[in-house]
Amino acid sequence: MELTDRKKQILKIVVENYIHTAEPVGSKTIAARMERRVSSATIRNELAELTEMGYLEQPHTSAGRAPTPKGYRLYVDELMERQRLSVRETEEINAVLRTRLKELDAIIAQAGRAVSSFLNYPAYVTATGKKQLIVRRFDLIPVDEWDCIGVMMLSGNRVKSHLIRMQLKVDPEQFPALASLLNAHFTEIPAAEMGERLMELTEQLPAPMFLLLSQLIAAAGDALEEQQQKIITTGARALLKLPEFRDAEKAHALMSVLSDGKENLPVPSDAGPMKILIGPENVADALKDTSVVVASYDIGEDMRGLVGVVGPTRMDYASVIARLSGFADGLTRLLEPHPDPLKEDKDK
Amino acid sequence: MELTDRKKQILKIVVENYIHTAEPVGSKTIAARMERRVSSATIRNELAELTEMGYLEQPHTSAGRAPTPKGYRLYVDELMERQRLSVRETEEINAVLRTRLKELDAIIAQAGRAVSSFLNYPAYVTATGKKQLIVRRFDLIPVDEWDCIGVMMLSGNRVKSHLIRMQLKVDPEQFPALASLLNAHFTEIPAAEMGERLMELTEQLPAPMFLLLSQLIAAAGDALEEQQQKIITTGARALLKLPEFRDAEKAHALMSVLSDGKENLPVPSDAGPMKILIGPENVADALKDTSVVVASYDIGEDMRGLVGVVGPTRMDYASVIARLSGFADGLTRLLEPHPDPLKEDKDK
DNA sequence: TTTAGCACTCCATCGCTTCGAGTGCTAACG
DNA sequence: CGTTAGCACTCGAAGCGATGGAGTGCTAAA
Repeated sequence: MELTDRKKQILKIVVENYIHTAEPVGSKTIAARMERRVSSATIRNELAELTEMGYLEQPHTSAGRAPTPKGYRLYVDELMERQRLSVRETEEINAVLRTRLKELDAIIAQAGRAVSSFLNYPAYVTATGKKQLIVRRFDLIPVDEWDCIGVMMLSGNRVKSHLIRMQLKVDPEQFPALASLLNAHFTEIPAAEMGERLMELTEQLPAPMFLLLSQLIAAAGDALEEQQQKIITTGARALLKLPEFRDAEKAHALMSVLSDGKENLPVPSDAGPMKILIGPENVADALKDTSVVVASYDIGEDMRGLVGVVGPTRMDYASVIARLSGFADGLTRLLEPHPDPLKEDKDK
Repeated sequence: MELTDRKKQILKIVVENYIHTAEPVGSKTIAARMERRVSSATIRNELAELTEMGYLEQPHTSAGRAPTPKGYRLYVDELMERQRLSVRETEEINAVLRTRLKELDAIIAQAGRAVSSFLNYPAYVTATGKKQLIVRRFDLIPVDEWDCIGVMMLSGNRVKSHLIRMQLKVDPEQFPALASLLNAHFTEIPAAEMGERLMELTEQLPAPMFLLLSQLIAAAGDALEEQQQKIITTGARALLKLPEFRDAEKAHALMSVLSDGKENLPVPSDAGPMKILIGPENVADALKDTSVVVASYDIGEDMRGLVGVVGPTRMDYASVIARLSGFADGLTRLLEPHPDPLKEDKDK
């Protein structure tokens, strides 16, 4: 059954009030904020129906109403007025992002901090949403006969380097050969295919060479995987400012998710620039009474990352959505392959 | 004035009780725990004197006594029985540290997490306490005519790599020359001297070469500095379990220090394997009612790092000290240059 | 359908009392 | 003189009831 316009308006008022006060909203307050003047009694009737329909709930009989997750959902989907950022704010966001950092990881880490401090909620960022991370180029720098530094240049201007201790003694002269093997067969492919490629080479190489190569591939695979899954969280302490997390238990549980249980944070892979998960819509138990808003941004042509915030279900969705997509857009623009900020400087 | 043995014993009992209960200790409780049986009245007389001398305090007239920072100090310096770790615990610690990680940063970050979860206090770690970090070797990997990847191999098996965009177009052929210049003049010296060295080269080099070189040195300096000051914190949420941080304000303030105000964490540079800062002994305001215990460990021959924990003044010093120095010793052993765990495997 | 009116519910707050842990002091004791 | 028993006293924590107010649901009238 469709809701009448008035019911919707009432629901909207309840949500918006509750978002700011964190206290149940009463009929008088609502009446005062209605456009068409109606009495509180009328509102009460409407409230009773909305409650019955599951959009609102009462903490106890003689209290006002608070939205249920279903109520928030309707609000977010239909009632909320999408906020537009003021020019000033857009500029502020871009100013924060416009950074002298050149490496992707550093840029997005900083973006995460900025999001968190802008919105006053804990934030999380990833740098590989959809597409596979691939290696653009390998380099091996010999250190001594046992060790070398493996350097991988990844998609999205990322550089990963690792000290690798070889299983066999290696003549430093051999490293260039190994490196060119790596570059010839293992670049521009997703990590998952590396195993197959390696197999194809089994017979074409002398055994020791093959052993070394497979060790290097294993190391590369590890590094890629680590990079792939990396979720950076910041600003967990913002939780403590919120009345719903006064209870140390709750705050602790949520902070555990943010620091050790990052795999529970939603990382939607399906399309859409923005995803909102309200309360129980979250799969992870620990997030059942929080909401998560997460936006995706493009990294160059064929990769994408995520920026998300975690907050109470009564979070200020309109504001969060507007600012978060401001950040996502800013990042997308910043990471566009062509108009490189530094080159731009040059062109002038 | 020296304290009588009995006063010391009483002080010790008060501290140890308070550490575990976080509640003021009364005369009866103390009497029950005294070796030589005395009445609670006697204890009360002693307590009154100890209070007057500033070792104890009363939250209000009809409460028991709690130690003052001065009291804790005496306890730590004289009364505390140094705990020895059981063999089992030592092994546990070493098991946690015995890691397949090869890079220093990763090792100490993991050590930090382990310390925090062992002790249930927030922990922090650094990797460069005393000696300057120096570059062992530079490498430049050309990417295109504007970009290269700078790889620095640092003291302590550390590898730092960065994408660097050059200010001038560079013929890829030039990179080896630049790299050998770097290696010839800028390795094995502290970052502070790099500037001087650079100056010495002013006239010996063609201007564009010099420009590129100085850019590379600047980048290296930045990277070193960043590395130098890096303090990694973990486990801030452990605070929420402590009754003294039930107050969200306090917890928030301290968490701010742990995440954004790391420069306020004590990083003692003077000798001594362990340092204990009790309450107001901390310089930073935010730490005035917390205690910090910090131990140092050696990284190879001539560098050292720190492991520290932050907790309430009533922290369990004996336990923290024992475990923390267990970790510090473990790290020192792990990072000894010679008996390299991997090579050991080989030798058998 | 809306509204005024009213009885009712329930929480938050405040003040009051009670309880007990703990103190400080005094006087007696060895 | 140090130690101890005894006792009056203090003060916070916890429990209790009364009060007030915000908010409800229901009824009856417009």
